[in-house]
Amino acid sequence: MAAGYVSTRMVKELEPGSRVKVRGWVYRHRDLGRKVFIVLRDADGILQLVADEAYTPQKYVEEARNASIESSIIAEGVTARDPRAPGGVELRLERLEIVGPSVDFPIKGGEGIDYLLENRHLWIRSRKLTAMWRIRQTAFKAFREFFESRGFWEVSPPMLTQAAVEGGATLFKVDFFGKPAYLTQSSQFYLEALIFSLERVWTLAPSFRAERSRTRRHLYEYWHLEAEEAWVGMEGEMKLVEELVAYTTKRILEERLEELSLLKRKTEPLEPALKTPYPRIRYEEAIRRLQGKGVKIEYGDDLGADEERLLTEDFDTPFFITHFPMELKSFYMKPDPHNPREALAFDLLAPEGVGEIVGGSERQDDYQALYKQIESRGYNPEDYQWYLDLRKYGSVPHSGFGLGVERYLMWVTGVNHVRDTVPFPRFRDRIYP
RNA sequence: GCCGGGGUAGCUCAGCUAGGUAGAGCGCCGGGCUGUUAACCCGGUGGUCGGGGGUUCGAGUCCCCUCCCCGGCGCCA
Repeated sequence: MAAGYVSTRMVKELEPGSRVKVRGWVYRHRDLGRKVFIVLRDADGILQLVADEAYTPQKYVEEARNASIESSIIAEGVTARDPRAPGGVELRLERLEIVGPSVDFPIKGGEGIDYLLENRHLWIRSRKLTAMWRIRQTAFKAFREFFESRGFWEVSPPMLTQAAVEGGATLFKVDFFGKPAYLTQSSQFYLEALIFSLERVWTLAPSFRAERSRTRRHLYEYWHLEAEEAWVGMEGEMKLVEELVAYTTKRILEERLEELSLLKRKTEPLEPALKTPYPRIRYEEAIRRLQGKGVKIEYGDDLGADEERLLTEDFDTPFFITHFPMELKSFYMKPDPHNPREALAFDLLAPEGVGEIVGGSERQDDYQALYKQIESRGYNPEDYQWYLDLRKYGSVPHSGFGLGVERYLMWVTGVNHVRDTVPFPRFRDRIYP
């Protein structure tokens, strides 16, 4: 643009007395009569604009008076340092134009969660949610950087699929030209198919679960970071997972301190997570620890949300739980050769009560064994034909994992609900907006 | 699917346990104000009490049915 617009962030770096043009939305509006204060919001932050009869033409003082909350405006003026302005710098207006008026913006502060969710399309303009989208983007970028540096190939598995990865989970059904099809709940099987050529693959894609979960950790549509690698066992996969989490967290601490502070997230609790390895405990030990805390639980019981929360009290970093009883885990996981009752499976739990953010395992790579594991769960091996084929033609030891992006962000940012880590959360029967 | 809480003004809520035909704060509108930080001060506007049925002289309030939302559990990432 010829004259050039300056972002609210850049304005603060200019010499006082600079004449600049800015544009954005009215975040706060305070009319004192012969003086009007506007706080302008743009993608980078906020800046106070002042219309004063002393230096602003009357016409533009009027315009400033009419620039109601969330109107989009273009303004021109001279920068000035002033300790009374938020951020210490303000723009003294010489011109102001309302581009798109906003009459009676529905969000004024003090609204309840239901109303805000009904107005999510407007609520996402808030500074806190904006900070979240910026942190989220940095996480996405760090995931790519990490896998790139480890020689992984990013691949694009389908979202429309024929069958479930795990028999129990509920799928969203769609009509595929008369044939039943489902929205994917995990790309794992497709990633497994791709390792036979690319060896190390990963993807970042939505997964869909039609389970009617009503908790702060569940979305019906969530972003799933999944990776799969040939020639790697459970231990190697856990190493990859902890390094991924440590790296991504480090990048967020490097680049998004301002946003974390806007979300009132203290960074100290995140510091320990930058160092690997993370602690590992076996399922068996988790049970013993819980019994030591007075929980009525025995070997063979699943770990519920309360149990996970209790275990996270013992650690100040994410930590692994490994070697779950086979019957608690999925059919495609490989039993431990030293103790076939237990699976070579791991969960990574985030501290501060957040709980499970990653689930992974070494996969069953033997055709006959996998066939039997499918049958013993009561599933039909015919439904898994192509998946079984992978073990028939050049099978290879391999492992993989899935990370719930929103749950990870929930921990890093300290928000207490996954819905606030994604712009338009799909949960609890809510589909609008 | 289960347990708990809740639908009263545009928003947040009080009123319900002792039935008598609706209230506050904020917003909004108008006026005032030359440094505001969710500005402040004065005045005004505002509701078929989620929907349906019942009891009653009379129901926001009691009873039954139903819809919706929130918090939690299970399931999982």
